[in-house]
Amino acid sequence: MQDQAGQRADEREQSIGELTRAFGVTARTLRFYEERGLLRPRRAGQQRLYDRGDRTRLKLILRGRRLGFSLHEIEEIVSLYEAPQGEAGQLQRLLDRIAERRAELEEKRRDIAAVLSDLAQVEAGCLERLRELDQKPAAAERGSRA
Amino acid sequence: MQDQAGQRADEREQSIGELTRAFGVTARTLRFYEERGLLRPRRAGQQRLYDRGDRTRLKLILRGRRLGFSLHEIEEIVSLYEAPQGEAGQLQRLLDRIAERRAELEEKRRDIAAVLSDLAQVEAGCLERLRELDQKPAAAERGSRA
DNA sequence: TTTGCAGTTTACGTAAACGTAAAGTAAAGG
DNA sequence: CCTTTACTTTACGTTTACGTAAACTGCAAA
Repeated sequence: MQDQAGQRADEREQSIGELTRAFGVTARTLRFYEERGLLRPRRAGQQRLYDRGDRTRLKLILRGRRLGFSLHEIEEIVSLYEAPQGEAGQLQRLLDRIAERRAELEEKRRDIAAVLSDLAQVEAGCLERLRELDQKPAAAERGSRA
Repeated sequence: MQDQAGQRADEREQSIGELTRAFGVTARTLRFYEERGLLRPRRAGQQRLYDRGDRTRLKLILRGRRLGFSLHEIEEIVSLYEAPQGEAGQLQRLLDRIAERRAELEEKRRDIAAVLSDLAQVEAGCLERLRELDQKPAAAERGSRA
């Protein structure tokens, strides 16, 4: 699987249009993220060219977005991935921030578990109710209940 | 554990101020949710009184908010909990919507797992780097280790 | 050459989710 | 009676995360 330049597709740089189709976002969104400093695609003249690294970052951004983080928070989170240098104090502060983020994520995880559990209950109720309706062959639309 | 009215605290109706302290939201937020139809506290004259049901709803709302759902989506989700009636067609549509929500939640869960895993990697890198720094007693910084 | 597409910048517009200020009411305490 | 405290409504302001329109550029096909 090679593209017209003899490169693997995931090594190729892509135009903004390709990115929008690949990720389901608008070009406006990608330019906005760049304006915010979240993305820094290479330029070929005026055109933006997104490489694999840019796509990875975008994936991270969209992940954060789905989880309800603000772009500012996403910026912080993504920056964690790219700053594992520095002296001891820096590293310690980084570890602290990782711990905070982890705590948030675990709260979200508990929230998800709770909602899923609630939904499962509602679903069970629905199914049971459906079985009941199945028993009585449904006395038409209007006076269903005797 | 009884309050001044001889009722268990979680059966008591609470004022808006109590709610703000209990849930860490502002009164403005509670009134806004009411305006949006997400809450319907009882009234004693002008004052709002929130019962256990209202507090449960609020808990659900805040859960959805933490997960990044819009108030509109939260409205839909919460409405799922309170509509397990109706005839077969209704129930089927309800089940479909539950399935959709579940799919979203599971995507979020995967997102969380991915971010947690990434953070764990960064953390591991940090810790290793810290151990390295610990080995060389740090010529820089000068007063670092006793 | 012209048409048309894909991309660009600039800039104003907008929906969501509240914040915040203004002005009024109701009950409790000194 | 006055003040404080808690609450109320009304209404305009603010931030975030883009949408959308206008006007321009560069290249490729007709």
